[in-house]
Amino acid sequence: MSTVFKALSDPTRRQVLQLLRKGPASAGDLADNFEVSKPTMSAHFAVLREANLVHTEKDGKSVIYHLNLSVLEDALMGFANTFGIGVERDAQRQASKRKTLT
Amino acid sequence: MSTVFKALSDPTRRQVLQLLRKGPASAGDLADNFEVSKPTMSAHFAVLREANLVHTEKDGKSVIYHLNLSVLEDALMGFANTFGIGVERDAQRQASKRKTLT
DNA sequence: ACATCATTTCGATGATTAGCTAAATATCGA
DNA sequence: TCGATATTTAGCTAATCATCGAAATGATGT
Repeated sequence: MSTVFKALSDPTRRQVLQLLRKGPASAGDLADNFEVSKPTMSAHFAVLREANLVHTEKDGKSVIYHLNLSVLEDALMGFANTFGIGVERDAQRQASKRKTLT
Repeated sequence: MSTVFKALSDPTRRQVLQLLRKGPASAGDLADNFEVSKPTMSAHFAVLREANLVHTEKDGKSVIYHLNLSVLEDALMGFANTFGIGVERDAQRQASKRKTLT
């Protein structure tokens, strides 16, 4: 939980997640969207990985990053729900919501 | 936005918000729930204040902290919505949701 | 085997953070 | 005004963080 919010506290990392919303992308392609160095981006990726907000897959020379949307959803909504925020829609969403939590 | 997630990244601060869910409380009463020193708690309160997650009211010797639930909701749901997470319930919630964003 | 490309690790630096004790500020009641 | 109570500020330390350039790792193609 702390690791997720910590990961989300950096604008660069939030934007990486936004980019991944459109689909998986390589470390290099992601990095091209930012001004900072590749080592710095690699560190940001590591934070996102440790928070389980992304997972990776190796493809030749490249490393492809995928968004773990369910982890983001569980953390955000799980926390919101303890405040009575963020409402429920249907039984299916309910069920998936009860499963995991970092 | 960053300030909110930064504030939420600390377990102590998250728990302070949880305590405030039951209603306003003084700095001292809140601090009594934790092991850390009062100055440390005061610093945590300052972080929550700067994120606008709480506001204060002076009552005699005490400072009363109030939860700003709408700020928490707007930040959490606003961000979640950009991922298609966190569904809508009714028109009224919709309208209030469109207003602010940190 | 070698050169190249993609990514991560290493090692360093300056900034920020959480924590503490001690001191300052503010309010109240006697 | 004095003393007690509630909270914050000041000053410090140790740990973590974002950032960099340089070096290491891993995979591909020649």
